[in-house]
Amino acid sequence: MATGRTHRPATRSRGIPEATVARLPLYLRALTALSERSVPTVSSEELAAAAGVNSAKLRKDFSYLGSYGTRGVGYDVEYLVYQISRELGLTQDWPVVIVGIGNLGAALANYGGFASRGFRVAALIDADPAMTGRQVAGIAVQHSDDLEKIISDNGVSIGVITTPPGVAQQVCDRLVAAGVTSILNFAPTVLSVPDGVDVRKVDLSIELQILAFHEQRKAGEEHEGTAPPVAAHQDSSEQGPDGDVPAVMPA
Amino acid sequence: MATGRTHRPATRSRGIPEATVARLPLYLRALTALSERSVPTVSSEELAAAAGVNSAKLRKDFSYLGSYGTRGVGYDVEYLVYQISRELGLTQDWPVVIVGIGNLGAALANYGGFASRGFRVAALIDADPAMTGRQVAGIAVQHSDDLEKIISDNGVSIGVITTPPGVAQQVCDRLVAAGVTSILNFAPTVLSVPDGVDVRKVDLSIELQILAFHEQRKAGEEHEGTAPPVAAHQDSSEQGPDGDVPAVMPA
DNA sequence: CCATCTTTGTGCACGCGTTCACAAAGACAT
DNA sequence: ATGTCTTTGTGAACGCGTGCACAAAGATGG
Ligand SMILES: NC(=O)c1ccc[n+]([C@@H]2O[C@H](COP(=O)([O-])OP(=O)(O)OC[C@H]3O[C@@H](n4cnc5c(N)ncnc54)[C@H](O)[C@@H]3O)[C@@H](O)[C@H]2O)c1
Ligand SMILES: NC(=O)c1ccc[n+]([C@@H]2O[C@H](COP(=O)([O-])OP(=O)(O)OC[C@H]3O[C@@H](n4cnc5c(N)ncnc54)[C@H](O)[C@@H]3O)[C@@H](O)[C@H]2O)c1
Repeated sequence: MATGRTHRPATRSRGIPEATVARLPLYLRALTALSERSVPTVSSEELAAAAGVNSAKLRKDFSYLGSYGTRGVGYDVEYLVYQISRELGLTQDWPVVIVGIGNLGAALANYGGFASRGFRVAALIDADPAMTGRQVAGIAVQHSDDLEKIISDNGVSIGVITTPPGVAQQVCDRLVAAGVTSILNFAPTVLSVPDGVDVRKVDLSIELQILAFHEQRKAGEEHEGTAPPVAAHQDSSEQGPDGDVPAVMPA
Repeated sequence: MATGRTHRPATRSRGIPEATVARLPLYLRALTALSERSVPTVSSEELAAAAGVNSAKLRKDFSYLGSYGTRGVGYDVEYLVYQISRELGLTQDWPVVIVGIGNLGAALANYGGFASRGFRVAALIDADPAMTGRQVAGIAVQHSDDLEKIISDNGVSIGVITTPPGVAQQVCDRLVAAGVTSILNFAPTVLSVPDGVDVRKVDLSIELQILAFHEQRKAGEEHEGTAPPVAAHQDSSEQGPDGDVPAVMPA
């Protein structure tokens, strides 16, 4: 999800598989909703349905955290909320900086869902002098010249990059040099970071292209009825690599 | 990535693994950059580095599309751009609607990266009467009463949901009923959709929580030096399920 | 035309993640 | 106390994705 060799073998940390870690926030969200409705306990089946996963998977996920359920009854909602929160590190406060306060950066800054889970927007940073001092979401935008000082003064370890792609790598480098060890990147760029730094990316364009692929596939199948799955509409391996190809062939 | 049982066994479509499909846009982006620099050919090693993946993986990915490389030389950039574009369905135009034109929806509407790859914002839809008729990114916002008509008039098959979570499911239902078969969901909700509809979600909060988990783990390890990976700081299975637990125990 | 050298395409093995299926645990009623 | 019934926790099997390592392909130079 990151760069050339950013991702270590990943989360073999305390034995919790990465796939499980990625689902814990999902469970936590469902549990929080139950908690707000004062539901005392929940079965793996019910909770799995709420989180949109398989109940066996959910039970196995929870088994990595310990034996927090009661057979014949289910899981205590409040207790599980606490355990997952602690496991994810949400019982402490995480100051976050957003770099690049344009359309997207401003939207993120305004997003209430941030603060709700231990994340606090510690600073907004932009390179544009015209932005400096402007209030966005009640926070004054600071100039990127002060990036290093802002990071260290606030003890920031998580940075969000919403700059144009061309400067994302250099912004990333400065963040890392200043002490940031986790980066959430919205710019469509492959970031290189040293070992020990985690990068996750959110790439709207990629998501849409994946949807387009499936969409095209659905449209193709529809035309062919229940025809053989191979060779629907124009297929590369069927009517040969050339035929309707505008581009130049290698040889 | 979607709901209870949204995801079919997935992309065993024409034999292209889902994991490969998810990487094709990455390759395409790197190839487009090379193309703009008029680089004629590229080796798997170079391209893999640019895309941030393993070269063997890249070659295997391309092998699913066909034999488009030339041994001893590499891949023809233009040709590969075309082949991947075609495979992803980007040679055709995909009209997209965005529902919920608030902070995030407006940012997406303003995003130029949309149009660059065959995606065209066909309409912006919001339930707030005060928004109706307002221009966002040069497009007039339409009222959600007309959602069904907008979808069918424009032949939209891809919808983006950026409404508050509480109404996301009902917006989703209306989109699907109107003919949308692919949804990109930004609301932190588990969407239920019938078979044949693809849902992908982008969840900022989850990404941050995953980063927080790793961040906490790094901080813990640092304190313990090269201590046994088990039982770092406060470990659930070590000092027992209770001890410092504020919540109520199940039994 | 032949030799050499580069780079692809893929067979194979391995590890992770998912799912099934069931024994054990415990609640609850009698 | 004992039996029944519900639900957890997990062993085991399976399938997918990854990466190694190498044979084959073909370009290039003599
Ligand atoms: N807007 C979207 O919906 C959207 C969607 C997907 C991806 N993205 C990506 O997110 C990023 C931001 O998009 P946007 O629409 O907000 O762009 P934008 O142009 O509105 O904002 C970019 C901001 O970054 C600032 N900036 C430029 N260089 C900087 C630097 N060196 N240090 C600090 N700040 C700097 C600019 O002053 C500007 O305010 C882009 O990479 C874009 O590709 C945006
Ligand atoms: N802003 C962010 O950075 C951010 C980040 C992550 C997730 N999200 C999620 O994205 C969604 C939108 O966030 P936002 O900050 O833009 O919220 P917002 O309140 O600014 O915008 C929501 C918009 O949806 C419209 N809306 C409400 N009900 C509607 C309906 N039934 N049909 C059509 N439109 C309707 C509202 O009128 C409003 O314009 C939320 O679910 C939020 O949790 C936002």
